[in-house]
Amino acid sequence: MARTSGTGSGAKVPDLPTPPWRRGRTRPVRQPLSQSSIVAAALRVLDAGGLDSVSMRRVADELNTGPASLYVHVSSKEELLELVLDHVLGAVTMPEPDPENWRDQVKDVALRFRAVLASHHDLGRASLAAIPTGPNALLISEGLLAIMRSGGVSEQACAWVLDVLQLYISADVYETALYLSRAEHGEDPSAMAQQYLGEVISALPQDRFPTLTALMPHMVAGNREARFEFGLDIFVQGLAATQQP
Amino acid sequence: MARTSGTGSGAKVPDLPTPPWRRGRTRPVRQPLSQSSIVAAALRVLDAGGLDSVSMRRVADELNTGPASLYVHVSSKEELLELVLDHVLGAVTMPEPDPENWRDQVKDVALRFRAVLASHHDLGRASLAAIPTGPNALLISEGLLAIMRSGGVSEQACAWVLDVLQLYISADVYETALYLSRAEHGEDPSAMAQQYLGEVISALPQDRFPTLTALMPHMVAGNREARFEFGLDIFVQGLAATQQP
DNA sequence: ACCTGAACACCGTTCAAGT
DNA sequence: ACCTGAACACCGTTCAAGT
Repeated sequence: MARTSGTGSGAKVPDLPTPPWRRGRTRPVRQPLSQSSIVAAALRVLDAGGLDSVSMRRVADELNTGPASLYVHVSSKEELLELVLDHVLGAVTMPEPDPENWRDQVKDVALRFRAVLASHHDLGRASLAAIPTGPNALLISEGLLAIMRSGGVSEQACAWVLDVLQLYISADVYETALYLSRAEHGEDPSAMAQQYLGEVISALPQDRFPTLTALMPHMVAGNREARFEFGLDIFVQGLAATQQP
Repeated sequence: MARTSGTGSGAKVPDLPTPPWRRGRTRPVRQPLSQSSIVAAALRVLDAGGLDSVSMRRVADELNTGPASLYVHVSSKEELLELVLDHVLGAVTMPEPDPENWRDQVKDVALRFRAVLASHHDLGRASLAAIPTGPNALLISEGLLAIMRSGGVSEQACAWVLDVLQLYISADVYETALYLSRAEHGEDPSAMAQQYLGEVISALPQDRFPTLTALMPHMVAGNREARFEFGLDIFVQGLAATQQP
């Protein structure tokens, strides 16, 4: 299963010199539409302007055509986003399961999963919306299950925890993306969100919110990635507690 | 801080009989617009047709006015949804912290939090999008922090875990809501999603997906709520492991 | 101050007509 | 078979004009 990305210009016939009487009169090259070229165009729009800017019209524009043309290769915007998501997930590679290190391996995959989603602006929002049944998503599921099972996690726990883990990753990226889209261009969005939260808590009456105000310094400590990793630790710790001896 | 819902018809003056020459000529009663009446209307639209059907136009329609009129009391659709969310969260009551039972209390609050969001169709999608800074959301945060701290969870862990927990709850409701919106009216959406997943996994080549195919029976076992509770257990278990003696 | 009609600049999707 | 112009039925938000 070679992964060729499809957008390459593979000519079937070696290039011959064009006869002079045809030169300059050929139509501009328009590769025919295809699912993969549409996915590539959607990814370009996504990376340039975020998920909100991905509309069928904009993607069609990127391909110099109208929105109706996309529906020949893609049944809906929803399907298109699922295809983009799975394409991107191809970048998450899986390690060989090492029973001694299953905890670190799970954490490592989760962190890289998150990083890949986050690297494409706010694709995390699409990730949460999709049931992950694309080929690349399935490879990640297979890999995670193999790692956990090799570590002795019970089969039922492996199966159910997979959902939880994917939910946690997607949700975190989704929220990160939201902060990002709210922040002015150039600011650190999660720092801003934390500053805002700090202001809200400071303004609270201490008698009705004693714990929240007391813990405020801890609430705003650390950056988003540190918090995500903390959640992962809690999670893997709890999972280890279900291990069969 | 009395919580009066605002939609009640509180007349300032006792009702006097209407003089006959005015009877039938009064304009139809139109309470003036207010933030709370708009929130109530939005909630009605939400419960009737789901989050996707909540548009400024539909809400305005519900109030017999045009969309522009809403912007006097609400700055954007986003703010409106945040107000609706916090209004609904008022139904989540908090128990008095019991140090002996902090684990069960956390689980209990999380389950009720989830139930309240789920009971309003797919409001969970809005919950994930909002930074929870409404008054009712803050009361839930305060309550959860108090419970965990009384149980001896470290202050840093309390503060950070709050985010993780809210993320997990919102994400689960969000996904539930998505399945719900995809299912035909009347079907069990999560059962459908699981059946679909089962079909996908069954069709997979066993040599490349050995673990996924082997664990398939466990993947499709249990309903959505059981899975959610399982995740909660893992989570509370992991949190207990960070406890200071 | 509060409300609103009309408009602006968009959406996703369908469909008949073209090549 | 594949593509597309035009249309359908919507959006959120703004703004000048009204009361």
